[in-house]
Amino acid sequence: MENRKVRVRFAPSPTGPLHMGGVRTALYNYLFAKKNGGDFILRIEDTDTDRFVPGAEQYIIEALKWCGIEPNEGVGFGDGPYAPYRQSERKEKGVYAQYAKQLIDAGHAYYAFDSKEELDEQRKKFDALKKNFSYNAITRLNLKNSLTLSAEEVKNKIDAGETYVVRIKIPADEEIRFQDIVRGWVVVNASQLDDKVLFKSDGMPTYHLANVVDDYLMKITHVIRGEEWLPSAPLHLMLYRYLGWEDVMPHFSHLPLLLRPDGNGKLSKRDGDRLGFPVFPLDWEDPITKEKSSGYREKGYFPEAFINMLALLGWNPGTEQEIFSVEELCKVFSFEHIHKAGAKFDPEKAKWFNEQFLRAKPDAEIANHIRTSVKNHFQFNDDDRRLSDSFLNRAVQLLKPRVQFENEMIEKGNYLFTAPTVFDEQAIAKKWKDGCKEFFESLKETLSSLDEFTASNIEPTFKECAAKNNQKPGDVLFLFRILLSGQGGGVDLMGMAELLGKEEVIARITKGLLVIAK
RNA sequence: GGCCCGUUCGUCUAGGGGUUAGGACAGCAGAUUUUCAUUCUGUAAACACGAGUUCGAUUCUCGUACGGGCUACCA
Repeated sequence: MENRKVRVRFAPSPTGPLHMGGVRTALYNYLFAKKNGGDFILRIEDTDTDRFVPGAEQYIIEALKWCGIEPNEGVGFGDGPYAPYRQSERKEKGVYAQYAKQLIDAGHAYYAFDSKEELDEQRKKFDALKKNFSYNAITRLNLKNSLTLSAEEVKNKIDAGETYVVRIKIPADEEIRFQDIVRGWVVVNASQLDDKVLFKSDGMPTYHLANVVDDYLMKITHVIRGEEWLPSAPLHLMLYRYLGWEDVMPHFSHLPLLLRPDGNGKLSKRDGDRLGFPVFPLDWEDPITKEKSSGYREKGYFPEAFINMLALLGWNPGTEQEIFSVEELCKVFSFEHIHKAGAKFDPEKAKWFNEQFLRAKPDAEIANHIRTSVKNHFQFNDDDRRLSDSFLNRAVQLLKPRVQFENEMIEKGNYLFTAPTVFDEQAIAKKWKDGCKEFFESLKETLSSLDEFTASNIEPTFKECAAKNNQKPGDVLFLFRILLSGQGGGVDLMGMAELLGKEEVIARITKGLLVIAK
């Protein structure tokens, strides 16, 4: 068993957009597979026909692609040797029924004919006695199933087309233990478990059966999933045992949950809406309710940053390195460094990760990314010099240290692309003195005679001019900035002047003076 | 309620029987940039509580508290 090729799976249910917690689970599966030269499989667990949401499956596939953590086998990624990978299709092929039958024949499962209403009634009765109803070794003796009914009655009911479910027969008292890779030994007594439904009356297997059968059939070696599955792991272990597969049972790793940034509780869709950060990798619109949810992609995050942030939420490399490429993560990932407690998600740190990746990206690459948005935003013609490599690369260079996202550059760097129409009056009022107008007139002349209009030439020229006009450089420098950009803060002033070019700088001074000079 | 899992700065975390309990984000202060941002430096900030084991416990054990998960013919 230990020599088997590592095979892991991500097995989401297509009930809506993939939550970032789900993405993290997929990521850890991916990293573990890559680290060990194994396979990463995408299996769609669509056994709940009621909760099926059109488009969700496509969303999952697209999200994994955007994140760069693509399965090498499974729905949407090319079928492998164990197709199909959609449980609804596997059910059609009769994959699960035979195992349910096997369990029944071996006495480890049974037919149950109790209707939902009857069970609800039982629950109510127990509630009244302040007890919990559980379909188990004790209560099943008083319920309608193939354990209490005669073989003939059972046959008659089935032949008559009465609906039934198949339940696992959990022993009354037995210690069940298994070793979880992140949590160590987990011990539960079978008396705490109930006779979970394995096969529903609609003919679909439940998650529990389908998941165990498929993991076995698909030769999965490690089950890496969220902590919410921990309580049902003992049930799964029983299934492996009863099906005779215990020797090839996968290793289990239950990951800590992602918690909301404020207060307590599991991170949910609502938190994103309320606190203003995305909970999903991509934008999503619910096909039925038309409710919209925002995604990291559309918010402007780099997938690498999103993945890096997610990787460090509940896992650490054991070193002080924080910035990782996916390739690096594949090399250093291991279960030993998975933290056991849930992790509160911090939107601020998520932004910081994006900032780090932005800083590391070549200016030209960012320029190429934003070129179209700049063109559309300012309605430039294709041949506008402000869309050229030389202009855009330089603009990016100036703007890069001041933003966390590419798409912030357009708003923040507005004045690099278009002359200001409004000026910060308050700031001007503070610094504007007699002689300023004259200074700027003289500056215009001096600058226009400059041969090489570069930052390193403009600066000394500017200072000389200020001295000649008896102006404090600090004051007029500030005013110069406002004349050029309309505002008191912004990118490196001399760099900005160089980028704008001689004509534009002079034009802006002229125009600005008309507006602000009193 | 029952069962399971967890608990180190505000947050993500490192560490682990003897440490000045380390880093990062966020915060604060200072320097540089005459502004803002960047950058740099500094600073504040944590072992939930109570027993036990031990020469010594934040680290091991047990309780308590708190938090989370599960408790469906949902996954």
